[in-house]
Amino acid sequence: MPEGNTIHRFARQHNRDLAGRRVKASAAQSRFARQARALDGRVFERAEARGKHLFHHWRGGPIVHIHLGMFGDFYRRAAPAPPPRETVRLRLATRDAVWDLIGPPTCEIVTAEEYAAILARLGPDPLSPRPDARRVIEKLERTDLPIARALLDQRIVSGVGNIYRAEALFVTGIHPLRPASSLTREELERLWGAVTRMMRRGVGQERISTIEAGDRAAARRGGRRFYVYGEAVCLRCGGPVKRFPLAGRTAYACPVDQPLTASRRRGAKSR
DNA sequence: TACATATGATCAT
DNA sequence: TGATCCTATGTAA
Repeated sequence: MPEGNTIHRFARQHNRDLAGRRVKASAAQSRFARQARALDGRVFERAEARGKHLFHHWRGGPIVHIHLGMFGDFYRRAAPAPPPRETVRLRLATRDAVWDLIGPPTCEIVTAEEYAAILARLGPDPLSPRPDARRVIEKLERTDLPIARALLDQRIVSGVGNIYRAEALFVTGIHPLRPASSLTREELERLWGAVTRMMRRGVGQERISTIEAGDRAAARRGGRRFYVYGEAVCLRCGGPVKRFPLAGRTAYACPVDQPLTASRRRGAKSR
């Protein structure tokens, strides 16, 4: 169940294990068997992460587009690995390492044009080398969507998922339901800062924790990895965390540390 | 064994 | 908004 940080970590690991090598490709599931045969024995050029999308570039042209959705995952096994389970969509093997891909809604060979089209509809990725923060902030300023909905819109910013939206909004003190256009420039800049800071840290974490320096001791005492995500009580104030559906997902917020503005409270009664 | 749940996104209505 | 795709895991029964 990956957000952009996990996809970027996989890209690094795949580059380390596979880039520049001739790779044995196979599929335990028939639905990708033909494509796997087309890749088998080719040289794996490089892996590339863009938001939550992963691309494998193969020598000779094929580009494999992978999206892990909710359930997709990669498993690394030391070589030689036992035969793949039936759920393995794609296995990439060298003499030293084996990567199994499980459960992706998307795993397909795309043309250069299709690849370009996918990139074109993605907003800036906080994990790219020099993300265009201004473009994200300007888009947010121009939308009336609740900020928590806008953060999951991959056309605005790519790679943010449910954990980072909850936690970045918390540390910036912004309620998820505030319209993006109601945030000040200063709030948007702090929000972008929190998103990039947390996600960059997340690339190196097997298990995500978003706790920032000043709160580490309290988090350790409580055995906590998050401020509000999936939690019953707020790490800072101890009050109950509110949870509600938003953009098809569960949103989390501390009503004390993330107040709605007065105008918002008057203006909108529901949702 | 069954069921709920999960860090996602798309398409139909 | 709801149905759909995709799988592993933890808990309840």
